[in-house]
Amino acid sequence: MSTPENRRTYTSEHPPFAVTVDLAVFTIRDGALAVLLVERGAEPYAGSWALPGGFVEPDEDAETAAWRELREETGVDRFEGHLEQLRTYSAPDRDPRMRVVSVAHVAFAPDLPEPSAGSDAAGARWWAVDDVLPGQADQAGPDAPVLAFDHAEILTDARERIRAKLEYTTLALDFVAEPFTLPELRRVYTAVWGTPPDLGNFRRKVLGTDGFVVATDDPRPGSPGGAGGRPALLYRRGTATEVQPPMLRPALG
Amino acid sequence: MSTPENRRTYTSEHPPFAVTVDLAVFTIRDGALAVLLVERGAEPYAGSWALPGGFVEPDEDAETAAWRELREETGVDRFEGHLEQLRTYSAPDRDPRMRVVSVAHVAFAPDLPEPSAGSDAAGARWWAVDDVLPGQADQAGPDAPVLAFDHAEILTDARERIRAKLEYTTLALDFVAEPFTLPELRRVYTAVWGTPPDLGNFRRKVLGTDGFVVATDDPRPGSPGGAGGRPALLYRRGTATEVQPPMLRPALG
DNA sequence: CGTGTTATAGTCAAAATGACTACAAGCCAG
DNA sequence: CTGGCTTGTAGTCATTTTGACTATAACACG
Repeated sequence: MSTPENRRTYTSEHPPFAVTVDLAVFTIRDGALAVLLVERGAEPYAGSWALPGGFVEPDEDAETAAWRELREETGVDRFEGHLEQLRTYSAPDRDPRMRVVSVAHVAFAPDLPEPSAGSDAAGARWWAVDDVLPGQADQAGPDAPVLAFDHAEILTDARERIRAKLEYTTLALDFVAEPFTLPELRRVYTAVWGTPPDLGNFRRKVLGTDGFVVATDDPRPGSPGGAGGRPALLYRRGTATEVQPPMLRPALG
Repeated sequence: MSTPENRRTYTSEHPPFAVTVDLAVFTIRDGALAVLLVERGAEPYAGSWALPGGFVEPDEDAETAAWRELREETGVDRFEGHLEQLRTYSAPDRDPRMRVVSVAHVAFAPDLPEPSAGSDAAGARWWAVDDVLPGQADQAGPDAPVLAFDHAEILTDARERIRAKLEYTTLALDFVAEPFTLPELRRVYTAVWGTPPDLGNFRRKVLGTDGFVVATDDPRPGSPGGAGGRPALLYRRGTATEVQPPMLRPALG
């Protein structure tokens, strides 16, 4: 949350709130679920890391503000991916400076670049979510960042949202660039869930759900990722958005 | 949304927003899903009907404000039921008077009384949701109320939320008073979904899901609702909150 | 040219579903 | 006090989905 340069004063008859959007922007990097965080320079929480976000402007709704911030923070002009509202966080003391209500959003896309160039925030980078949120028994990473405000809670909720949505929607498609292979798509599930879906059952479900993926005619896959093995067929996104019945994540352990 | 009596003026460096909560409070009345609406006395939308709601106070979070409004509007002191955040509506022009961001909530409970006594709003009453939201082919009721602001959208989203949650949670339990019979519980599904789940399959699912309902030892059910027939057994709520796999609503038609 | 790696195609028992049919137990008329 | 009506409870059964495997195909590399 940056403070606008052009300060001015407003008046109101009602309890005044600042309204912000915060974004949990996800992508897959090195096979792991990654989230974009920005380093805070000013108090409070100077030196901590925070979800990108900012104030909602007078002529915007929250979603528009979220899209704008997303472009500003990632430096990506044409963001191809998904963005949706998560929920609103409104604890009175969540920001010590003033009363701030934040409408949190979740976004994800494939192949987002390192956010150095063109991005708004100075110190912005991708973090493996598992290094930020100590999941289960595994300890937090060595250089685990401290999250500012209630952003750990937001991030936890955001991750659970996408984990759940992977089960009953075709959301995973928004994590891969076209054309893609089924193993690539499966790696999305593996990264988000933290455990891989059964290989055969995964294919059966994806190929058996009408409109989930569309086979391409591309003559051959060219060279795969690098590891030698049978090249996978290429697919494009289908038009289906729901997976019914859902594909359940494997039980933990 | 009522205007506070004790007006005062606030100042802020940021774009000022008023933050409100709106509530879609559901119950089952006469076998149909009903929602609480209040009649607006003042402009804008004077004479229209609106979801109950009000401003979030400086020391409250949205959920606390929602609980407070719920008590005030229904006149029920000890509200036994469920309340959860739905989503936030923030279109810049959603209220012509000023910039208002509303955190909408969904609530439901069994047996809520007619909200005349003790309630905040003067003209408040239950409406059958089907009379408010023209669903499918069926026309709006003869005296269908006009909904103020974007409340038709909120109500539509709220209904879809509870319809979906009935499928994979034990939420329906919050619509019945203990002890209850399985046919009573089934009527909840019928009212919310608009179509009844298959009788036999419904019992199999409810009784087969561990912790959904608990049989009581009550000697006999006494006299049933009134219609002559075999008296049903009585049950209490179990501790389970999820239904896995879900009980899907029947296809429409 | 063989070997390791990765993708693709099955198989099979167990579980859940959806659509029914039969039976039981009160209430109400006559 | 008897017989029918209404409503709840118990099953059946074919079909669909799952979850857990095993086998085969296709390519890269040394």
